[in-house]
Amino acid sequence: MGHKGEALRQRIIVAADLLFYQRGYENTSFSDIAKDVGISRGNFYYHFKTKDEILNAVIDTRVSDIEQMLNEWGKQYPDPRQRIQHYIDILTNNQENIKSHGCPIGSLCSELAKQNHALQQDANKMLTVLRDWLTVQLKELGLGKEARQTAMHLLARSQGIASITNAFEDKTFLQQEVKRLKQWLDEQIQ
Amino acid sequence: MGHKGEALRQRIIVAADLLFYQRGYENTSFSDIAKDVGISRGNFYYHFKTKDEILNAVIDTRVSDIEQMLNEWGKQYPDPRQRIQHYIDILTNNQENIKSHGCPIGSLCSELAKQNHALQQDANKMLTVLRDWLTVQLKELGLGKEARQTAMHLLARSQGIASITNAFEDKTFLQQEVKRLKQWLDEQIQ
DNA sequence: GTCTATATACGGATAGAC
DNA sequence: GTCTATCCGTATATAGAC
Repeated sequence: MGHKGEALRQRIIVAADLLFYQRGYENTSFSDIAKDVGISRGNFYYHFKTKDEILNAVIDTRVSDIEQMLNEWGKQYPDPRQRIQHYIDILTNNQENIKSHGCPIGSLCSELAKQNHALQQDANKMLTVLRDWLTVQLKELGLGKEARQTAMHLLARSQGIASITNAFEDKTFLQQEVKRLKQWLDEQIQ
Repeated sequence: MGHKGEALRQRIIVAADLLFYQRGYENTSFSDIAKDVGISRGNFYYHFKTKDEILNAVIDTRVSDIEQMLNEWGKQYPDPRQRIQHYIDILTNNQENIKSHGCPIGSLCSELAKQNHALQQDANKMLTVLRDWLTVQLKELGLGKEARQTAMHLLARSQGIASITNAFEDKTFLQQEVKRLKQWLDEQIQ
């Protein structure tokens, strides 16, 4: 494994990740990324041969970031209820970004879906990882086979909140909905 | 007002509307639209000078279509509860399209938001028309100043359902969520 | 490894013939 | 009004010098 090259590769992924989130995938050019990283377009192609290749790297990074986060929560919080509350809190913690750019997961998935992009299924993994984790937490809280459906309901609620917050640029709405969602969660598991 | 020209203009709008929904706005080219309508690209520019101009026309059409639909419901159904149920039924009635392309309103709004597009606010009007109409219906059902917030909650729920149905290509999920949403509606207004 | 220069394709938009 | 031909900018991607 190279060393200087690996570091640069990482910097490219981080820059691309942010730009894909802020402007969308199709709307981000190699020049945009290269400019942010401070390298030439030519150099760029040494590290990633195609645009799909860097999208793939970005998705992989996001998926493992999510997995790592969920893993941390598993160690830190003994109560599944607490863990799910932390999942909901992602909305509050990122309200400024959500207001400006929507949900990084949902917006990428829907963009790729619309283009019938080859990596759509890979992007969906960001969602399925969360769905499966939520399902496990809900089962630990006593839910039966309806746990998975409830997990998807939670996913959908989060996506809807992010979409409307973004469209209306309304953080107050996000805060109200988070409160409502937590209330709903309490009702599910008593 | 011309006659033959007006008809063609309409055909262009209908074709563009569909393509923007299926592929997204940026991802749809003049060639795509012209090909679907069966005219040359040059002719296209006789009717619409810029791409934004046709987007504007598509948005206007969609907004007045929505307004007309809500108006119809107002005449047809005396009970506001029934009207809101019809709003929810949009999801079921369009489940095949939603599965394949998401929500035509939400996906356009989020695409334009991501591009900081000049017409983002115009596109948002599709949402605000629905929000304001839902607010009126809820007020008629006895809700006070929380009606508007509840209307936005309904909007967000719908958007979330469409997003997840699209990502997972899962119509069963849509049907389950519609049931859940109607149940929730009943609880709000007893 | 990183650069500059360039090939190639495509999209929006215009000019002008019919 | 509708067409063909063309301009121009930009994007992905490659070649090759350093």
